[in-house]
Amino acid sequence: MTDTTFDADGITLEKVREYVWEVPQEGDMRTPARVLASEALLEEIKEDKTLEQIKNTTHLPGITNHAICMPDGHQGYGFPVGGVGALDAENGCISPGAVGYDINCGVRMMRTNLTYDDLQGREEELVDSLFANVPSGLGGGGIVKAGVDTVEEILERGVDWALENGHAVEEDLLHCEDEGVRTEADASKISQKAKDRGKNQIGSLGSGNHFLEVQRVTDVFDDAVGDAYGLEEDQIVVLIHCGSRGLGHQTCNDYLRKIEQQHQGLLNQLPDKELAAAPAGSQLAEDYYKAMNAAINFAWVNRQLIMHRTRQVFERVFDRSWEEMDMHLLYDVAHNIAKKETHAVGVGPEGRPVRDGDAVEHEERELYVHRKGATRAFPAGHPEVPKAYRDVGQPVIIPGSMGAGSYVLRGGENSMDLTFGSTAHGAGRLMSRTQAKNEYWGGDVQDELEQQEQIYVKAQSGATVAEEAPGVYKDVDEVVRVSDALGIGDKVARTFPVCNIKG
DNA sequence: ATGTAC
Repeated sequence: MTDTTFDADGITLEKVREYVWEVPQEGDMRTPARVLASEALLEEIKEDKTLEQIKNTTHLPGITNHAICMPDGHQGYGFPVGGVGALDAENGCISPGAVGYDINCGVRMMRTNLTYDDLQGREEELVDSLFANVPSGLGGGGIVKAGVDTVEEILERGVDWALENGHAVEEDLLHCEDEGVRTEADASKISQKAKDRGKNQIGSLGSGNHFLEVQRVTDVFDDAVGDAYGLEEDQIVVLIHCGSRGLGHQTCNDYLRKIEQQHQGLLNQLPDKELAAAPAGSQLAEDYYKAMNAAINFAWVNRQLIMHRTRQVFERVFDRSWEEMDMHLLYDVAHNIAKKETHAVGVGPEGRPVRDGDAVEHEERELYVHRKGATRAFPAGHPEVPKAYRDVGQPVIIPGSMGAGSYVLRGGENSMDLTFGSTAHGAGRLMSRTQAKNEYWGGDVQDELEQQEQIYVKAQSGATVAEEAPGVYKDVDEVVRVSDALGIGDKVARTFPVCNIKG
C-alpha cells in the first residue's frame, strides 16, 4: 500500500481521489471498476470476494462508465451487495443477479408526532402488540389472505391496489419511489409457483435482516432539510425493512435458470455464471424486466400493509387516531432493483460511451441501472423527487443494525455524476450468518440490548437475533460519512432503536 | 434474502 494504491490480495486499486478507488481496465474488462470507500472500509471490503465481483461486473455487455461498489459493499450472488451497474438498455443486457434475489428489498420510514417521553415505560406493551399484529418469520401468514387473482392485481397495480382496498391513503403513494407502482409490470410473466408462494405472504416481514423498528430521532444535522422531511430531535419514527418474500425469490430463481439456458453464448463470455444476463431486446430481457417490475409492486404493497397495520397498533396502544399522531409516510425507497433510466453519458468520437475524460460530448442514454444493495439518491430539482421534497432532494433511508440506529440522508449534488444517482443502503455485514451464530447467542444479545441500551427486541427465532447482532455489521457511521463526503447522499438525521420486531 | 440444498 502506498499513498496512491491499495493492495488487496491480488487486486490493486488506484486512488483517483479521496474515497474514490479504481481497478484499472485490463483483459476482458469493458470498463474500469470503482470502489467508493475510505481506507478503513477497504480493509473490510477486501476480506471477501467483493472486489473480484465488482471487477467481474465490468465484463457485462453495455456496462457504462464503470461498475461501482458502494462504501457498504460486500459479497453477494455474482454481483456485490452494494453495487451499481448501469448497462445500456439498447445494446447491453439485464442481469437478475445484479438486482438480487430479494427484488425490491427496501425501506420505508413513517413519522409520528410522539416523543420518546410518550413511549418510555410502554416499550414492552408496544413491542408485544407490534409482534402480535405484524406477521414475521419464515414461511406463510400475511396481513391479507388472498387468492392468486388478488396477487395478480397487486403485481400490476402496486400500492394503488392497497389504496382501493383500505390499506393506504393517497399521500402514501406520493411519498413512495415511483409512487408505489411500476407500470411496466406484467403479472403473466410471474410463474404460478411464485404467485402461490406470494399469496400467503401479503403483508409480512420475513426473516433475516428484515425488521420493523420504532426509533427516536437523536440528531438532526441539517435543519432545513429536516424541516422539509418533518423530522426533529426526540421524535418517534417507524422504520420498516423488508422485500418481496418468496415471490421475489422464486422470480429471480425462475429467470436465472431460463437465462442460463437460453443465453449460453453471453454466459460463456462472463467470468462468473452467477452474472447470467439476457441481452437487451431479447424476449427474456423483456420478460424478466416485466416480471421484476411486478415483484417490485408486490414488495411495495407488502411494506404498505405493514405500515398501515402499524398505524392501527399505535391507535390501540396510545388510544388516539393515527391522523392525530401524524403518522405519515416520510418516504419508501427500494435498494434491490433495476430500472430503465436516462442518464447523461460521455461519448467518444465514434459515438460510443467512453470515460468522462475522453468524451467529446455527452448524450442522453437509456440504461438499465441495476442497484443491488444500493439506494436511489436523486438530488434536489430532479423531476422524480416528490414535490414536497423537490427543493431539498430525495430522502434516502439507511438502516443500521438493531444496536446502532439508522440514518436519513438526502440525495446529494454529485450522485448523478458519480453513481447514476445512487448511494449506499446500510451497514453491510462483517461476518457470515453461520459465523455470527458461533459468536453470539440470541437471548444474550436481547438481554444486553435491553439492559444497556433500553432497546426492546422481539423475534420469532433466537438464531435470527444472533445473526443480526450489532457486532456482525460494519460501522454505519463510517459508511454514511463517506457518502456525505462524496456528496452522493448527505446526512440529514440519525435515529436510535426503541423497539424492534423481526423474524 | 429464501418453504436456508440440485
